[in-house]
Amino acid sequence: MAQYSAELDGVFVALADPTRRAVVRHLGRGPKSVGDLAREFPMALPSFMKHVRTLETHGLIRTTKTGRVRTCVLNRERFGILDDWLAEQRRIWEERTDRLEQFVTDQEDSTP
Amino acid sequence: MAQYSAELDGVFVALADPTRRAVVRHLGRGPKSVGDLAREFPMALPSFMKHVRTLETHGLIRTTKTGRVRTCVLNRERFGILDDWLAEQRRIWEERTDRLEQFVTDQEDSTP
DNA sequence: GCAATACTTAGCCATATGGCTCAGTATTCG
DNA sequence: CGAATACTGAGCCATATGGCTAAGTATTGC
Repeated sequence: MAQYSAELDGVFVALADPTRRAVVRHLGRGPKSVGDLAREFPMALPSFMKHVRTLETHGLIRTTKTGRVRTCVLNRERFGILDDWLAEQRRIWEERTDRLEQFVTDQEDSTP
Repeated sequence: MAQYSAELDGVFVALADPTRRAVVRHLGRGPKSVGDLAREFPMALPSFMKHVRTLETHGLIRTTKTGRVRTCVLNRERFGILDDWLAEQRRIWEERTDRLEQFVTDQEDSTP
């Protein structure tokens, strides 16, 4: 369970940058070419491409090249790893809450 | 809506490190002192403290010092910012799906 | 075919990050 | 009081990150 560590790392790192989160948001509305995406950001194309590559290598988007145009598509499924991680943390929190409740109940039982 | 950017940044950055995620996991089971936490990790205390500070400054944990011991507690509410962000992305995806469905419906209507 | 377009590669640079040690400071315990 | 404990602060260091320019490659359109 959760030997995701390396994958989670990549996903969090990829999303820990405002430019890359903005790309994710844009691609949420549909596929776009690198050029179209890049036009929205105040940086040179090679700099922007690094972000695209980061998102791709960590599985958050997929890209394909047709002719001279590279098209980016969001990989929605990948975001599930975040849900999973959050769910796991909450499961841990629950367990603790349960133990606390058990403790309180035990106290009540043993203090007449 | 989502002028969270700076806050989200901090939260993602804070969680994009395996050590810090491990601390989060530990604290999910209950509060712990810095020393107790540190013992679980193969690094010097000052190095570890940086991680604690990072988690604290980005709101994921809270710490208090009593005597010479600093105790860390998870700030569960803070994780909601991740749910919010995920929900917003999915809302965007939904909108797109809706537009696509509309498009298909329109096609069917206009091609008898 | 030649110019414009759309990346791509290479390499530089400044700053940030995550680790370290060494030397404090503040509490607690015998 | 003096030693042990639990951080804390300062500063060093290597590597990673995010930006840049300049030059190259591959497609497309006239």
